[in-house]
Amino acid sequence: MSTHEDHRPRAGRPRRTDVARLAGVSPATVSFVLNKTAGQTISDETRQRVLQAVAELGYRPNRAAQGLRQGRSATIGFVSHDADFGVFAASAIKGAHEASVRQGNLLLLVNTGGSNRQAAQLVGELLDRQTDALIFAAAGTRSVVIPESAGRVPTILVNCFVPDDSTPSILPDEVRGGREAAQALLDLGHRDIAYLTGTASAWATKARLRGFREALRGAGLDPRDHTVLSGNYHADSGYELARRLLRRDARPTAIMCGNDRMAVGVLLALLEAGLRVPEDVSVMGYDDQFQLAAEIHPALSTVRLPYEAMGRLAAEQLAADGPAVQTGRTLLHCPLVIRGSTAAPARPARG
Amino acid sequence: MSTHEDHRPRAGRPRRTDVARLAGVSPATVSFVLNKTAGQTISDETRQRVLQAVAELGYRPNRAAQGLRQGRSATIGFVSHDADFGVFAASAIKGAHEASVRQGNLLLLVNTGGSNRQAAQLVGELLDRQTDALIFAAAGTRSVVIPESAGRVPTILVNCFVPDDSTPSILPDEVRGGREAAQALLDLGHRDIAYLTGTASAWATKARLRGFREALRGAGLDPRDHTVLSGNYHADSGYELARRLLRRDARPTAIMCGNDRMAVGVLLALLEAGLRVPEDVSVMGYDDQFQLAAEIHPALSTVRLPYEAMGRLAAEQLAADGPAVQTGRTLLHCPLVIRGSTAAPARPARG
DNA sequence: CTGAAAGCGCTAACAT
DNA sequence: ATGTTAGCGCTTTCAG
Repeated sequence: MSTHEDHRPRAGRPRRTDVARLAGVSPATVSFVLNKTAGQTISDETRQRVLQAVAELGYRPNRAAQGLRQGRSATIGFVSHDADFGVFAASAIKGAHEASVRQGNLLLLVNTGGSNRQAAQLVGELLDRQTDALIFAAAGTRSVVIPESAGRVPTILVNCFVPDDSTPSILPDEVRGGREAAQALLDLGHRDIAYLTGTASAWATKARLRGFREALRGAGLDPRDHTVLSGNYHADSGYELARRLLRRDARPTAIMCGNDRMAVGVLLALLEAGLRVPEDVSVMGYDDQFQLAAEIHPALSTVRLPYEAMGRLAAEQLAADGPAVQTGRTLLHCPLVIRGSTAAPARPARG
Repeated sequence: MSTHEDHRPRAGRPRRTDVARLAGVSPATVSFVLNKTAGQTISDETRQRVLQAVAELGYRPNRAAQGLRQGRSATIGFVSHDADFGVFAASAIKGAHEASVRQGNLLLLVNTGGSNRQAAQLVGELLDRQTDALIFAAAGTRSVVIPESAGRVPTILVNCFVPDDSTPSILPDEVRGGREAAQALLDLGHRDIAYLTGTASAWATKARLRGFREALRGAGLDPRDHTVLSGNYHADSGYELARRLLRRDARPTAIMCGNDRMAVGVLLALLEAGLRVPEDVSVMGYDDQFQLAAEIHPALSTVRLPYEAMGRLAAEQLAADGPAVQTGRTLLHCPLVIRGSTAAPARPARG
């Protein structure tokens, strides 16, 4: 007659004691076998009996119980800190997931909607569930304020950073990306390149523009001779800006765009004006956006934002934990992807 | 005779006993106060002392421990069962996350890459972590085989289904979506509508096509008089198909597309051929794809796929759990979104 | 109105 | 070579 009756439905899952009973050993022995506990030597015959029982019952350890005991949950918190939960998050999550699973961890996901209050709240929920580490990601590269409580577990920032770099962060190398995109155009023979940028105030915009100017100067050109118009990363701003560009007398032979969406807008405006890409004008995108850049006609030459690799690296560094943990900013290369929207200018620049 | 001090490196988080000690009550009382345990009456003064201590220490219950005790983890497993982890998953996750958080749950996310083996494996990992329920989602609506082990917790399918409908599923009402898109075009006065479909074998394609034909017949037209060409949902297939369409003598006054990406391809081909949208040809998309449909020029008239709502509904139904749980298929409406790419045909159809 | 105590399922030090 | 035992931090009877 048990005084403390527990009528909670016992998920029906076999427990370690069930395995022990079936194998005719103690529960501890089951753990020793399954965990290959160092310093414990188990006779081969016992091990077989245990494994046999495990297989027979389909036993799998309860990780909540393991976690409570060991103080770790085999779970990593992924915080998507942005209003839009879109392509960026999906890619970064995919990379982080892949690397995490390889290490036996799973991702506990939250989306803050960009609010710092929500972020603090949700990081709390994550920590309550004993996540072993935190990945904090933003869609548009930017400076963020991370909840104080995040300091309680290893944390790494993806596509964002804190002003003093006290938390390690992983960022795309946008300066180099902008430089290489411009360089590719220069190498093709273009000498008059317009740049229709994304949102002027954005970190990425400034970095890419800097790269663009570096490339120009590197080719002996004066950046001030080149048109730079700023948009907002949306397709329609590309369309508007391109039309504005076309109303002028001189037409550039190539147009660099803030991102692929803007490039699509530019393509539309160009076509509407009866111009051909890349015959009359070359167009360069940025992002290598999934299901867009490669599929459009002509396929966009662009620069790939390594979102997936960034997520993967974050999860890997978190696992490497210990002393080898990264500090400061890690810049990831944004590889150039040349497709059909760029070509040599029809008439030599100096013609 | 002080009780032993603790020399174990404690994760730094205050525990329930710390609160109890500070408030001068027993640990049980702390639980009673925090959980507002029914059938337990606590004096107002004691409650205040406890809450005061909780605030002072910043105490938050360890949910892993709660979970072990209660047999629930306040966590829902979200399985994204597809090779591409993209826009669909992001939207569905966003909806599911929002609804879950409102109920105090968090999402534990896994991505199977479309492999059934991986799915079984990962669902195992999810169940090991005691997730209270499972959401199983696919990017392209389709029939799936879910791991047997999923049967151990409440499960709901999003954008996919099992052949015998033994597991409840939430799907977009594609037939109605296709019908309403066609109807909108008919109402505008179009009588010659071509349909450039997505992948012919896809469930969604067939359903939308059926809706298209229903609308035509409803208007007294014969579907056999209307061109139907099948593509593959990629932008370039829209481009190719539109070009094929334009090489024929008779040009339809409106084109319905398999999805927005194909519509973009169609737009490009039309523009390239010197045609204007919607003046010369109306174009109708499908999906209302984020950052694409609304931003393109002209903005696409389309049909919204309610991915976010589907995710939200799934999480809500899982919470409603008990007896009110849904069975069979639930179809969600895909609302028509009219923008700038559709208009009345230039010349009356019967002209 | 409050406290003592029995576990949830597991790990790991300490016996044997 | 294997078993015993003491918790991990919490909920929830049951007693006082």
